Amino acid sequence: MLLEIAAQQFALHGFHKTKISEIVKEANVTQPTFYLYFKSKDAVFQELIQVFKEKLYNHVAHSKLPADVAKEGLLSRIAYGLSRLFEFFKQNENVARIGFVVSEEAKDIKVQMALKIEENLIEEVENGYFTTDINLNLVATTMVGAIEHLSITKLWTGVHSPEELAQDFTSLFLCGLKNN
Amino acid sequence: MLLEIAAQQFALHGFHKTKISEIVKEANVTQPTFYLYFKSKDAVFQELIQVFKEKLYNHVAHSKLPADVAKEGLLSRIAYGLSRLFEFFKQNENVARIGFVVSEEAKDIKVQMALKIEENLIEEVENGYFTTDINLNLVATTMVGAIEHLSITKLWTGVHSPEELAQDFTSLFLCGLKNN
Amino acid sequence: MLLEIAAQQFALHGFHKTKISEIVKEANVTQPTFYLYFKSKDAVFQELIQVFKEKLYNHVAHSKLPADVAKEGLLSRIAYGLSRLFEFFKQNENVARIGFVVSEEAKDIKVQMALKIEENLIEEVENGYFTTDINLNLVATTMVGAIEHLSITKLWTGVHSPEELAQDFTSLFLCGLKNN
Amino acid sequence: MLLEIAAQQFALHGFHKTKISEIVKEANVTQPTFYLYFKSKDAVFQELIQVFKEKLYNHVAHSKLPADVAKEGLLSRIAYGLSRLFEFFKQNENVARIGFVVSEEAKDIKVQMALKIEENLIEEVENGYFTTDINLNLVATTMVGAIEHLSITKLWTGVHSPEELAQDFTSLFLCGLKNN
DNA sequence: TATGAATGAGAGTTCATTCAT
DNA sequence: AATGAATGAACTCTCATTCAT
Repeated sequence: MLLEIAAQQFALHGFHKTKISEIVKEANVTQPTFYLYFKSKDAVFQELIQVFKEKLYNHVAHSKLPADVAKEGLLSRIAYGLSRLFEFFKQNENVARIGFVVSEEAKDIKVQMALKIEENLIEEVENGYFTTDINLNLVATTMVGAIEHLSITKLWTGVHSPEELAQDFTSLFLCGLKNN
Repeated sequence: MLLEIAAQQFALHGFHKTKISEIVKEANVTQPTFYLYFKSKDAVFQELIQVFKEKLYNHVAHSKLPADVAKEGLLSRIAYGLSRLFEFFKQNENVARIGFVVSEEAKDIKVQMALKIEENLIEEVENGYFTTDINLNLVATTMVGAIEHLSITKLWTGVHSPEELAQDFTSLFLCGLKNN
Repeated sequence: MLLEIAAQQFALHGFHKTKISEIVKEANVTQPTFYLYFKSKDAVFQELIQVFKEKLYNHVAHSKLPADVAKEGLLSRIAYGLSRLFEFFKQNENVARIGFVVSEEAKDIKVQMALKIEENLIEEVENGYFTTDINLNLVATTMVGAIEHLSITKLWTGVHSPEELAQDFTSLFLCGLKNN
Repeated sequence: MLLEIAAQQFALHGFHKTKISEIVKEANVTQPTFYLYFKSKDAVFQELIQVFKEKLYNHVAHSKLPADVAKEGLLSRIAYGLSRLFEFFKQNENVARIGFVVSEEAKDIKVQMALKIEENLIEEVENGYFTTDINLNLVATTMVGAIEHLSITKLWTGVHSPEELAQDFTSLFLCGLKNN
């Protein structure tokens, strides 16, 4: 409960504007109680980042394509993965905001994600699904920036569903504006 | 001088971790001196956001294409504009970080920029340069997220030049991965 | 405790020269403790004014004349009321100084008291206890000024008792210098 | 000019809320200029108190009764003196406020004035103009309190003229409420 | 009734954190 | 998902005052 409320507050206000006094007030406990369960403000924050990292790790680890999708084209496969990622972000908004947006570690996490995506892209190229002159790390980085900003402005605001986002995102990145 | 140092500090540490005491130490003056020039910490921050907004506005207002570029294809034109934008971000790193990344207003500013880009895209469509089924606001938003993240990870780190970024960015968004 | 010490300090030094640091030193606590109990320096001050206003209101509300006094003449009745007022001021010196002398609101409070006294005087006139050509609001205002100054110079310095003050005050105002 | 503006500000806001920065702004000079002419904030304040004391001393020294008034009764004589005093307060509102109301020295000055009035009263008694059982120092102190408060609430607000105040004040103190 | 530019000293206030129970 | 009461450390901001010109 405390951890959840902390997540909510950090996600909502960021690290500095979040006050322990506010967290405990929302949780209907006193400040010393907070320190029974967490070492410090920094510690909870780190714990929440850790939670996000683990969830993300699990998500990626279990992201095998269903057989039917695997057989379809590249586009379907990517769209499916993205849709699951946006779904994951939606289901875990608070920790995702913390680990992917507001924390200092978000930078590293996004770099890692970009590397992972780059890897996948390279594999696709190696498998002959497409060829390109564009620096694939740049592509991956671009995608990560897009994922973050779309989550903030369209996903977490409820403007678009994970599927819609994944759909348009994928056709945009695969086919470009000129080929739709 | 103070304003510049303030910009640097805010860009580096964000609003809350930036301390007046640090700004004035870097400027070799005492704290009251700060208050000779600015009403409050908030006030400088706002002033810097304003500076960014005005610079950005000017940049956009003066972004006419040179004659030779205007005659070339869509890709050249977009690449040119983007390259100039990244150049602008590079030349104004501190205020850009403040106005585009760390401030609360960054959100609004990015929304505005997305709207502007969307407008341009719509115009290109109307002029028959391309047609697409993808929601153009989503495309614009994606681009803005990409611009932000590329600036942070590739531009301001010196990994890529404005031109390189603009080049790859443009071909990616126009042609997609499959058509390069 | 803190409130009492604050009252003492404000009464002694006025608002501006009173320092939170001094209040807490006298109370043997640290400054943050002060803010556990009060929102701000202004807030305590206002609270003390409020305390005075309420005490004064209660005092007035419960100022019924005892049966034996009620039957006596006008002079006795007024002297009795005044004596009780001076007694009240003596028992509540600190808040009285704050609410009646040093605060900005003191002005209003004295105007109110003058109005109340004027009312009483009018009633006495209507009951035929005396008649006069003098503007009764002026009389009441004069009395209030006298009460304040006598409290400061004679009551709170211990030079005269409430009874002595009430006695002389009453014969002076009722009979004048020439008729004693 | 500076001194006058300082007087105005001190009279208006009291010592602590008056700022040198405000005084010089109103005088259209800079802060160092202020210190060319005065040693410190305290120093100007003291100077203004001194000005008031001297003016008051002069006023008292030159307060001989005109021949025609001198021949009239006690009441006329006192009323005349008071009227001149209120006139003096009205003509010198700012310094009077400072020296008689807001400064710490006001207390002493009022004590002095009470002593002077007491002296006069004693003389009148000795001259057989009236006899009384009331403590004459108390009477004088009462009068001083009344003078102060009437100045603040009725004279400086323009509600009553010096003459009106003197008139009612005198008949009240000489004859009392019951004998009018 | 000189000034532009600066500062020493200190005020009020906040917040993460802990002691004692 | 214990607490009442307190605090260390730090921060922003203000104001009378002065240096150098």
